Amino acid sequence: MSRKNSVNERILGTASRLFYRQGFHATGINQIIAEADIAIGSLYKHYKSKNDLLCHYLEQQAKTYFANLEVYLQDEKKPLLKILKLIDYRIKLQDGAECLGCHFIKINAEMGRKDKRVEQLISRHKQHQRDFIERIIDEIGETQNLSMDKETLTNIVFLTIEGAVVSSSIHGNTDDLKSVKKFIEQIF
Amino acid sequence: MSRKNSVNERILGTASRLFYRQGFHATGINQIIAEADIAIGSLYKHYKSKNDLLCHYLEQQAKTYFANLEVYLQDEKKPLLKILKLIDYRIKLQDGAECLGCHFIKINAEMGRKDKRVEQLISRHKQHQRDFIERIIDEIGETQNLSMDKETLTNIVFLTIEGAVVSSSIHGNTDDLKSVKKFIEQIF
DNA sequence: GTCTATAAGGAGATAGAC
DNA sequence: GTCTATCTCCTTATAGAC
Repeated sequence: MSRKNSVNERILGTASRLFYRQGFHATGINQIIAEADIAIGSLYKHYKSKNDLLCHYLEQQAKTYFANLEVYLQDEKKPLLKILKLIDYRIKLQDGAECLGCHFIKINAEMGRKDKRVEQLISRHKQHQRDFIERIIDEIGETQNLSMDKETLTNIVFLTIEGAVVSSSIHGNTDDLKSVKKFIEQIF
Repeated sequence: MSRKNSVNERILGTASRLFYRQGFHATGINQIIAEADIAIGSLYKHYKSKNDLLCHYLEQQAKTYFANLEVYLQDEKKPLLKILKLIDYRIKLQDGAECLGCHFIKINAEMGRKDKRVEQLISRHKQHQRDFIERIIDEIGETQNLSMDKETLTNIVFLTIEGAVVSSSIHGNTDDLKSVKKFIEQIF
């Protein structure tokens, strides 16, 4: 990461890239400081441990995810198209990331129940993603009849996307995300 | 793992448990040989590397998954009930594993594209799981009209289950798997 | 199969000088 | 902020004796 960025930006940017591409445990502190081109003392001034760095990485990913999503959807007024565009957003993210999947699902898979703070950051982000879908489905419900109860519909839209992102990371393509899009067009 | 079992059984059994509970990279060779109560020489006589052990772990998990599934479904003749019982099977697996999720999804998340052999074992197992669902949906299609085309239906059943298993591992419960069951009862 | 020794390197983290 | 040195421990893997 370029030296034009602040030290903290370089740490977080490099750590994010390496945690995502190599995994958390497979990424060493030494590699992070080498590629970020910072001193080890600087890292431990900003973060009190590697786990602490992991938490800030997750917090930043959550912020970025929703900030970019809002921009991506800002001109879309029709709720049904919003939900289809949400999937386009996930497709775009995967296409731009070698289909490596969701940051949070990856860390969850690697960390299990080892760290309460990490666990909470992940489950909170996933809840926010689900809430986001629920709000769009609320909007849809205001303009037309829903084919099933709102809660089930929300869960199924959320879960098919989750499954398709995981499948994307396994097979290295976005076919299943496109399949989900087709499915969602049919159930509304 | 008890010394009544063969050395190889003890290695694979212990490695499986530790890879699943702690993750692959967080589990050391030394911990495996200590808990399996075998010598390090024995491990490297059976497996040529830690990566090789990982592959045998995945192969064994794939076999066990389908063998136990066949037993679980053997007395069920009605195809629609088969698909609901498949979800019960996944619920039972998660309940018996502290809701840690799918072995293959976890290893995929941790390994990314680092090992071609691992990659292939994972994508093949996932394809088999999808094929299994497709065959049941074929059977359903013989007795009734399907609400949408077979391919989309297969994908959505597969992907909702995948998503629900991941969600199970994030939130530590099987609520979403139960929600998927409710959903599947509605679309057939 | 067991044991011990060892190679060769990496891990996370701390301390002190500049 | 930088640098280097260091601590303690762990990692995968190999070799040889029993």
